[in-house]
Amino acid sequence: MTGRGLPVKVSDNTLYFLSFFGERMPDFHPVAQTLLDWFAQNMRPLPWRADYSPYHVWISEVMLQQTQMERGVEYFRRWIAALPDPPAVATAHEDEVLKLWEGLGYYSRARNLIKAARVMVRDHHGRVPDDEAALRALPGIGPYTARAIASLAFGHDLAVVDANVERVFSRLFDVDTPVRETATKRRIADLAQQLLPPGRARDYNQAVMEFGALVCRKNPDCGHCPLAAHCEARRLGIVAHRPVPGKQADIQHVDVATGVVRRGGLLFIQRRPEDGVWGGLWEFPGGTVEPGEIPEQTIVREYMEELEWAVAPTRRIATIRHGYTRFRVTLHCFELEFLHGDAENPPLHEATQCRWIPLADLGRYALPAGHRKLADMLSAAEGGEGEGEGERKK
DNA sequence: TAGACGTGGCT
DNA sequence: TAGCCAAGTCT
Repeated sequence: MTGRGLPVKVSDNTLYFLSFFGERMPDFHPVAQTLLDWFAQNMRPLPWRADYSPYHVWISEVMLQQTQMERGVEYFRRWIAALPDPPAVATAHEDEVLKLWEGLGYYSRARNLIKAARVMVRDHHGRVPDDEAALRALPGIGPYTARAIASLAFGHDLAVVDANVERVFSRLFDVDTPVRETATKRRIADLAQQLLPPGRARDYNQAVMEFGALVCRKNPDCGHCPLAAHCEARRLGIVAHRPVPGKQADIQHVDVATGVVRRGGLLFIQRRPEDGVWGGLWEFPGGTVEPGEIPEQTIVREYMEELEWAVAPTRRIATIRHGYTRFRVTLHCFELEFLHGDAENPPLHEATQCRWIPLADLGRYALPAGHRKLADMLSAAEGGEGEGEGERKK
């Protein structure tokens, strides 16, 4: 592979070659070396690759959980500009943090960043801790992220396993058991760790993931693959069947009704409970259309159940389709007339706070994606102020 | 351990 | 259009 002398020993992950001067020079497993070379030529420029500061690596890794890299970049820049270090996160208001996260999904990640930052301030001098165990103990940091931070930011020789790594090694070594199973995960973790070139964990881990994202994709680009000669799945002609998938949760279709109440030029929003879906985000009240109901009936029932308000739908604003986790949602949106109830201090049965706000202020609040679309339609209808994805906080 | 937890892009 | 999927974690 290297053309550099004779292999004299295979030890752990390292092949030793004799140099021209007779010294033992470390070289790496051909697969690892190929990945390192490929990465050096093909890595995408990313903001957190500028200096690999532990704080930047932590934020980027959490942002990228279950998220495509391109989508994370702009969120990352905005986050770092607003909250430059762990103490800033520790003292930030949750509403500000959720607004920075709006649209990324899995909002417990954002809430956990605050919790973890507070632990860093309390126990780690306001810094990201540098060992795997301490990282693993922080909220929102699991086995992947702990090893990613330890290797990328601190240079520890720890291999990471994410969906890319599972796909790449499943194909290279023809792993024929479902990747969801614990035993399979352990086998892939062992393979990744065995191939890790000592001292090169930062580049190696990113190389495998980047290679999985750009070449060894779900629909792989085997024609341009530098590892084709090493790939067992390719030799067997079963690349499309690796990795072996687990059971898929089936998609459920649901109809949801929501409605906007206006009163004296203000509109009503409420804040969702911390636990559960969209925890801590703001929304227009509403809920699932039950069997036998039409959406107009649902929204009347929901306002009575959630706020003990009587309302009447006056206009259908829009029908918005979006998805979340395993649901496909059709969101029926209504303009509502407030009939009676305690407008100023309603009992909150499905919320922790509520507010009457001007339409122009809607952009300051973190809303679920479906409600953000509705909010933007309302803003656009009223002359375009606060249009787009909502104004960002200055 | 399996299910909950979001979203937008791609096929 | 509908299904699949992405630098996972928590319970």
